Amino acid sequence: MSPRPRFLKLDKNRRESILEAAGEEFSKFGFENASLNQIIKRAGISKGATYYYFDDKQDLFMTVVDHLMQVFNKEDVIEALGESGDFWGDIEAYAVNSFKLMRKIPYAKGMMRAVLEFTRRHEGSIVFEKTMEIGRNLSVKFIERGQRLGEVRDDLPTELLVELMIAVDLVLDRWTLENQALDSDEEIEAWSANLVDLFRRILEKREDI
Amino acid sequence: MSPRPRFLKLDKNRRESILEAAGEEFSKFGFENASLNQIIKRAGISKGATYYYFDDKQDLFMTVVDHLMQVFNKEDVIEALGESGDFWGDIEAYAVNSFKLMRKIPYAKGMMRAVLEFTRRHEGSIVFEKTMEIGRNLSVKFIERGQRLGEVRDDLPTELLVELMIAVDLVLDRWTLENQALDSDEEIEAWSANLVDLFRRILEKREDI
Amino acid sequence: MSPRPRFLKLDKNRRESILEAAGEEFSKFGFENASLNQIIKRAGISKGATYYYFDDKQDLFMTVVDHLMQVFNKEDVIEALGESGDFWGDIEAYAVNSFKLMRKIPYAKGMMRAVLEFTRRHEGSIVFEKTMEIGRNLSVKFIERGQRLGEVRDDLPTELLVELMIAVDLVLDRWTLENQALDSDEEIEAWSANLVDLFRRILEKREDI
Amino acid sequence: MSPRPRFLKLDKNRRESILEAAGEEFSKFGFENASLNQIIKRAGISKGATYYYFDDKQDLFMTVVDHLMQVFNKEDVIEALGESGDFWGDIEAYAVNSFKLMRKIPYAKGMMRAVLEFTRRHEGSIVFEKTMEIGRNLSVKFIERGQRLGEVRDDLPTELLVELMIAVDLVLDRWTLENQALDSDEEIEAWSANLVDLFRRILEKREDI
DNA sequence: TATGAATGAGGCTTCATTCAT
DNA sequence: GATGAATGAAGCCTCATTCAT
Repeated sequence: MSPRPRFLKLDKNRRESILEAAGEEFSKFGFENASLNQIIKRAGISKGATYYYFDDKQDLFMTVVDHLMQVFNKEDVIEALGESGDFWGDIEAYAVNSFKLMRKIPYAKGMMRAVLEFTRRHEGSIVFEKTMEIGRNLSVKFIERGQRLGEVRDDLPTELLVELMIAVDLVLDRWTLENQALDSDEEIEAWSANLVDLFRRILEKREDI
Repeated sequence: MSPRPRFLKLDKNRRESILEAAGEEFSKFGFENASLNQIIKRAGISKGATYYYFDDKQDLFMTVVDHLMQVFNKEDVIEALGESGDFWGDIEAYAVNSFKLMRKIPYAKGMMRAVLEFTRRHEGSIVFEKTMEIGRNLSVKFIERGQRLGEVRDDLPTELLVELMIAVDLVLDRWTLENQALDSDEEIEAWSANLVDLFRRILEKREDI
Repeated sequence: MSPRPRFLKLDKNRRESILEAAGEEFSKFGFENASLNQIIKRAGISKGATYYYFDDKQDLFMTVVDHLMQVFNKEDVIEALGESGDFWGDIEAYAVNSFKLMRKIPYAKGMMRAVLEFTRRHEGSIVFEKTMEIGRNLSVKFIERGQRLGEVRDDLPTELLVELMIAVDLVLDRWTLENQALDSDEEIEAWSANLVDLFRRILEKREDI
Repeated sequence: MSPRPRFLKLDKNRRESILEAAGEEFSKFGFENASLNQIIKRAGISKGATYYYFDDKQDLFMTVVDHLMQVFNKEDVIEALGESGDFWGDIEAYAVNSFKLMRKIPYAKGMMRAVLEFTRRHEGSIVFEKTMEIGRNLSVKFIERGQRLGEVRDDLPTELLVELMIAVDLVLDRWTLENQALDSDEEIEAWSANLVDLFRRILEKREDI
């Protein structure tokens, strides 16, 4: 009895204003502390409608996540990575893309943190199993590609490398957000370069250590 | 009129069981989502007693933080860093220490995240100003020492480097915790080496990039 | 975002039973000591509903006051006072009216005391500024009219005369209430005469003293 | 098991500081809203001691009332009233006395209000029956004396006249308190004259109305 | 005699969720 | 399809009171 079919039939504007209101609230306060009442008020949607479109708070949360997954649609990007033979160059392209989308959907990274927090809290739960798995597999595949190309270290568990990337990404993210460092395309490229440099420092295979 | 004197007079067992119950709850759920009722239930104290020992939820939170600050007492460790001339070696000593304490107080790093989240949410508030300043100054001084020794990069803001270190530390922390990787002293040393390696990769000055 | 529109849409019976329950509780115990739980229990509404209709305890209190203000609607009465040239006669008409309303809403004068107490306790607050100002201005204008007509003394501060009137009014009020002295119209008129006599004794200009 | 014997054995300073702290709190907030914790804190007395000296909050309240009754010790004053043949003149002497004591014990009238409020709320209770009866009898006897002298009206119930006097007294009291009108002996006499005038207006027998 | 630690009922308020319409 | 009124559990906190010492 998933509500998504009902939600998808909605007018696009209405749909997006709901997703945006929810995304911002979840992003700011995390899942548990987000107030459904606030979301409803900001989205201009009725209480009944909310429970007509969504099973419950968690379902709304998941819908926002799914929406972001589709927008970012990293699959394509990743699939292409490494095919040019310039692994780190491709990563930079990905990073630039990521920062640009960030400017369009400011609550995206906040949501990412919220999801991580949620899965941590509800470890028994399987609601995000699929979603997390996708994200995780994506990253894992990505790293394994780098390893096959001989660029990425293999002395640490791949999962750990993934978590390190996520953490570093979030730090740079918040940093640029709080210092409003992404106003121009030049800045985006500069910070993308910084991010790639950090990825490289963390991931690359080194003989000397 | 602070309640801590009253709390400090408590039997040590009782005191620690309260701190532990609170620490675990705050660690898992963060300040806002932590439930006082849960803490009370687990600690086996009455509601009234809680407010006899502490002014309010925030005071309990701060008491847990203070307690950890005392236990970790990093000041001494950091002060010694870099004086041997072997900057990275000293860091390793610090990392070993940190991991060892982690095994004793598993909720410590969760508390760290909770404090970071709290200060982010209550930016105007000054309650943790001193605590945060200590931590931040410590890290900043630590990095600047490395820069003076010519070991640490200076192309990124020092504050950003600090946040990167914290983030990476937390990731390794959780990783070792969840994978129960710190059962023996050998493991602790191995993981400390990994942490130091990551710090080095992120921080060290490199000409080639 | 005031909840009153929601409250006003309620069925009249339900609305009045809520106002009555609240009015009686506030009247008996004053604002601070009134128990919301008691009000809820007597009114037969749920806790959630209360906070659906009203922002908080104070909003409920204010709603009761507003309701009374509308019912008494003294403005018209006072405006007419003194225009007939028979100042004391007009006052009697007003007093009769007041007593009649009292029989319908027994908690009215208790509410009056509660409001006075509230404003005294929350002197900085402006919530009742308008309400109090209306009442005060009304009384002040009323007394000044009498002074212009040469009927009312001017050797004491007008504000003090107002407070004396209020106090005397409340005493007679409680007295008639507790002695159930207002069962017939004759009694109402008799007590109104007593009230006017007291007003006259206190207010009238006398040369001999 | 009344605690008063125990309390009376206390050092006078200690006893009075307790009574003063309690008097001020009860005076400001009334019986129910007064915080025992506040009283204890201000009086510098321990919690246990409080319940050693007094049965409970109500007993403390009663003790303060009793103390005031003794200090004011109106009996003597009243007994003397009317014996000089100058009824209203004697009242003035009483009023002057009353105002002077007011300056010494500022919480006295607040306590009076608190007691009135208390008896109103706990009508079934008999705790203040004796105290109230004393006060009431005093006033009743006082008025009846005036009636015997042919000075005081007898067209209203004596009890009602008493309540009117109390109310008017309280109004002038608060007025002088809030306007700090009692700094000099001249002011005390002037306001006493005003109070007597009001008593006279309310009480005196008049043929013309 | 005297202490202060400990209690638990009750205070106001917020919240996700349900259901009659 | 859609609404918003209504619910009650849970949130944090204060209080008068008790009791072991």
